[in-house]
Amino acid sequence: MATDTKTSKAEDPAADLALEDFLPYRLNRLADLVSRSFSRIYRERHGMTRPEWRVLASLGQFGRATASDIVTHSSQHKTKVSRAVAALEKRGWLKRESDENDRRVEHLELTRAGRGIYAELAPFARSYEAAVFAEMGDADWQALERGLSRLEDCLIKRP
Amino acid sequence: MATDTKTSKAEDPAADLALEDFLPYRLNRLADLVSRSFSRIYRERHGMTRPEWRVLASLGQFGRATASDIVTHSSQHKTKVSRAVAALEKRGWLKRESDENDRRVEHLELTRAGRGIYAELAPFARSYEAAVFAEMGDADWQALERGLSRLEDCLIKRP
DNA sequence: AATTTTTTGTTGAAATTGCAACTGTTGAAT
DNA sequence: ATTCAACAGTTGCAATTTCAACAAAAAATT
Repeated sequence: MATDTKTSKAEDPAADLALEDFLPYRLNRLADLVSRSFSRIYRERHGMTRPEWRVLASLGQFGRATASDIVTHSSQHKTKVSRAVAALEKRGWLKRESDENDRRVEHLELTRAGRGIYAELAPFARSYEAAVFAEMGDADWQALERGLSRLEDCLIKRP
Repeated sequence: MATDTKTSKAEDPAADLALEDFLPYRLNRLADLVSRSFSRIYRERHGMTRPEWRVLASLGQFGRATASDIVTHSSQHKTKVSRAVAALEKRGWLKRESDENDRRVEHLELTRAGRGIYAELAPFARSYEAAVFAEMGDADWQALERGLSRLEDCLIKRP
């Protein structure tokens, strides 16, 4: 890596931008690292994709929800949700029920098998977080929580 | 082991897992939000992709580097870097120079035009961060910095 | 020196994604 | 009541990403 050969900051006035310190890059990189490490669990055990995991987790959490609910709650594009729902249904982990009053809407629910998978995976999710927490230590974890929460608030208001 | 065999509601079995509080989900979501908002700048102004932006930023920062250097520095798969480099070269923003001693290696550098684009974009990157900082406030920003840094340290050790 | 292994970087093909267009349904406005 | 807009969800298609295989060159092994 070139340090200060011929291209110095004097010559290149735009260069106090270090990619490794840039917030969007850091967040993307961390999200990637964390995902890669956690997604192994549901991918290797059940060949699940991330969209599928999120739908499963949403339904595990809520019990019953529409695709739109899941779009909102899981922050995924509706096509992702649509395809993930179809995939989970195909495996018999999810069932649909048409709404009586509004025939556009389908209520989604995990089947018994689906709940089984969720019950299997959820503890891994918690223990994954517990491991990170243990590794980081309480103070740094709380700093992270605080920073992320505040950033979430800020970004929702001005996207 | 299991508490009881009823398996009635979805809240029963494993469900104090709230997706919205789960670290991998939060990081991915924030990374997405932040990226979406910042990437508009290079996407709309120059039709650039994120891999291309990262290569440009790496070269803007280092002046001269090999593709491998950029893979490491920008945390991107080598195929992404390879294609991003080809795209930037095609637009005349980047030039390659073969290494004399090792003919596998190519040293990459921005052209004058490429440096121009970088000089145009880098201030946006900084002002984007400044805006987030201003919105969050100093204390929360520092908490975020601390949390992210610590998490980076932890995740590199245990992937 | 000849072989094997590693490294650098590229490419083809399959899988994933995102956008826009679409169907079918409900609600609102005229 | 009829038209028009809005909404829930799906699908086709193009762009992107990923994976594995590849070529070429250098390093390591024999």
